[in-house]
Amino acid sequence: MQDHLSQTFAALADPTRRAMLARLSKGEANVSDLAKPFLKEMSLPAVTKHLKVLEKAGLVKKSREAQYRPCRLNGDALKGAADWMEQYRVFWEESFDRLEEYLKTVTPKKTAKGKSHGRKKK
Amino acid sequence: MQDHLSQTFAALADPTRRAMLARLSKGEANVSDLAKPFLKEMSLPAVTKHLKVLEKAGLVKKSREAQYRPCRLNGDALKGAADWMEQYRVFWEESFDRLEEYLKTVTPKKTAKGKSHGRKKK
DNA sequence: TCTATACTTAACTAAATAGTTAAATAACCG
DNA sequence: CGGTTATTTAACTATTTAGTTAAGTATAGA
Repeated sequence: MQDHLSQTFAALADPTRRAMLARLSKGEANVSDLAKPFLKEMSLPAVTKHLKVLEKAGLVKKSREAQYRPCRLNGDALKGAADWMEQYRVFWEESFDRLEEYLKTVTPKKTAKGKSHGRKKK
Repeated sequence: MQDHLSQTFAALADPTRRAMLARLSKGEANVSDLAKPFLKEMSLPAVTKHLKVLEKAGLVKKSREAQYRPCRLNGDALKGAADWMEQYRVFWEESFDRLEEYLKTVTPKKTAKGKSHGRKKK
């Protein structure tokens, strides 16, 4: 998944990771703080792995403080993804224009049904 | 990957799929049109699969027109993701305030180095 | 009807993801 | 030093994802 943008979106495609970012948006937190809300659902190493995904995507920066690893959000890493989304904004904000446009071009299309497909066992 | 938001981000986490959306942002296109730029890198069924991921995420709507399947972008499906990102906007637009804040709290932290970790072969 | 075009599905495989448990490192603290 | 807390890593497994090829359906048109 080579490219940066894909890495960012992939990192965001998980509710646990998004929740961790939400927590970090309220301030720095170390690993066990971040893990606490999820320890009923998953182990600590699982949380470490999620954190690593966020780190590799640049979304989280980890530092060292004795045996703790304070983490903070790196908002800059979201900019690329936000910029990408931005170019599509017109496609969900066109509500009025779209309705207008739609009313001009009410061109219904046909429909059909399908049966079975594919191939037999090798 | 149950939730809608995760599904959206996961669908966006692939350059081929993003390129297909970019193409559709310029207008309706059928499957072979969409596939054309990728047929040197992958097969047509591979493209169909990518398209299905986009469809399941609601980002693309497919219709029927004789043997063709005209696809169009459904921008609305990006709104959820865009709204989610929006709440983090301050974290990449804070440049000035952040610098100001930073200059007030120059509190350097310690660092250290690590060796090997983990466990032996079972 | 026969054939070409458009697209999909099935069956399979390889690689990536997400989780696990056990063990290891690291730093503090009595 | 020895134990406790914080965190990571390794090794393993199961599931998902991304691709393949072969074969299927659907429609158009000579």
